[in-house]
Amino acid sequence: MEQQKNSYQKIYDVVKQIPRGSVATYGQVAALAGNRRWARVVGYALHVNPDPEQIPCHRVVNREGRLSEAFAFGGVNRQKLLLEAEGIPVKDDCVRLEKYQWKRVAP
DNA sequence: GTTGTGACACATT
DNA sequence: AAATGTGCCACAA
Repeated sequence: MEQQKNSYQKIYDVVKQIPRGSVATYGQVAALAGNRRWARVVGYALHVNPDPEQIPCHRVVNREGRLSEAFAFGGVNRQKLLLEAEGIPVKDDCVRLEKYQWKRVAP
């Protein structure tokens, strides 16, 4: 009875699918979750982040490839370290989306 | 039950 | 070209 299909579940599912060494945008996750307008809900979903160990919020960035100032793990600083640990160079809290934005695996 | 806000994105001016 | 306003959904008071 997985009646727990609250919208967040879908968002979490998508975020959990982000492979290591890649990042995705809120709009991207929202679009994969069902609707691109969910971008805001995605941010809120990560804000509650019930499973930070399974939901790599640090791999989710905004459209500019920049991180939010309200990071949940302990600060944007933490996120920079995590992304660099994944192999994603972060410049001034910005990542090179053209190179690291997660691309939906070819269908 | 209604109003306001929010880790965004896009369209329009 | 940049800046602003709007739209969407869900949750809190």
